[in-house]
Amino acid sequence: MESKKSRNTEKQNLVKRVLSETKYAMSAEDIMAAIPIKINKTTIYRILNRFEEKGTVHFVTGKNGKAYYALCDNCGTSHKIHNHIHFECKECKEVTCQPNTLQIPNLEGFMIQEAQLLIIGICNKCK
Amino acid sequence: MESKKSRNTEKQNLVKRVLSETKYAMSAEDIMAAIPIKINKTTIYRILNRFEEKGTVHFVTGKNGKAYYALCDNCGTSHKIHNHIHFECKECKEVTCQPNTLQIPNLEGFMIQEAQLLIIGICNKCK
DNA sequence: GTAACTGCAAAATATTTGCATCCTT
DNA sequence: AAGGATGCAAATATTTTGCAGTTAC
Repeated sequence: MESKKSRNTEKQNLVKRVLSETKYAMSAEDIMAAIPIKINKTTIYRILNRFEEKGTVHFVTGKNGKAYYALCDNCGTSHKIHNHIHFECKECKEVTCQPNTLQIPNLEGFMIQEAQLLIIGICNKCK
Repeated sequence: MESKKSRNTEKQNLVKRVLSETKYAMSAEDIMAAIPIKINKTTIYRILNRFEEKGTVHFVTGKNGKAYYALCDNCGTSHKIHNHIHFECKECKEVTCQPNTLQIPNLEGFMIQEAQLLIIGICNKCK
């Protein structure tokens, strides 16, 4: 259960930086494209997985099955249950974290650990 | 915009039947396994896509990116916005449509067309 | 007969794994 | 030097596409 200690590398810092500079949730591909130097895509995935385990980022799975990552700091939630709305635009494909939260009800007999609230439509920029 | 007329085939009926007989949302693989005769997986996907366009089924994308289909009749919604909760169990992997609905707020400037509300945890059977 | 449906093989997409190498601590 | 981080190639998994053959109406 003890987490291994992570190291301070340029590539991890770059991933964190592009995520902090971008206002929408990014796919691994988006992140790779936004980084000035070349980082192998396997590395991107491994960095994101590590970040997710540590609670630095969370991700929503889009309707298409692709994962979109966002810094947890950006949405002001530090715990696993991100009960804010994620909006996926059918036009520009952008996935954004919305300020609106939904109250997740108690499901009798179920243990709730995570939430992915995705709303799909046309965003304010494309409308 | 005019929808082409669909035909009455055994395989489409079988897919509809297993979906109606199963109380959880099924992946294409699940459906294939539940059907007594052999249906090609491409055919399953095409049937599901057609059903979705007609509004016969809806699907949720699980955390892993897999699509899980359920008959819209089962959840009592005929329109596109399925604002009921889908629960994905980390243990048994089952995805179920829950009776609880969440009120989706108006997002100023956004046009809402669909919703996928996914909650992840341990279901009542596995707990 | 025509258009919808199906099957098979192959392609496309997204993510993971194995293994060798490199680099932080 | 030990073990975390990275790169490359290959594997996995899910879904889609092209095309030829079949079937419902």
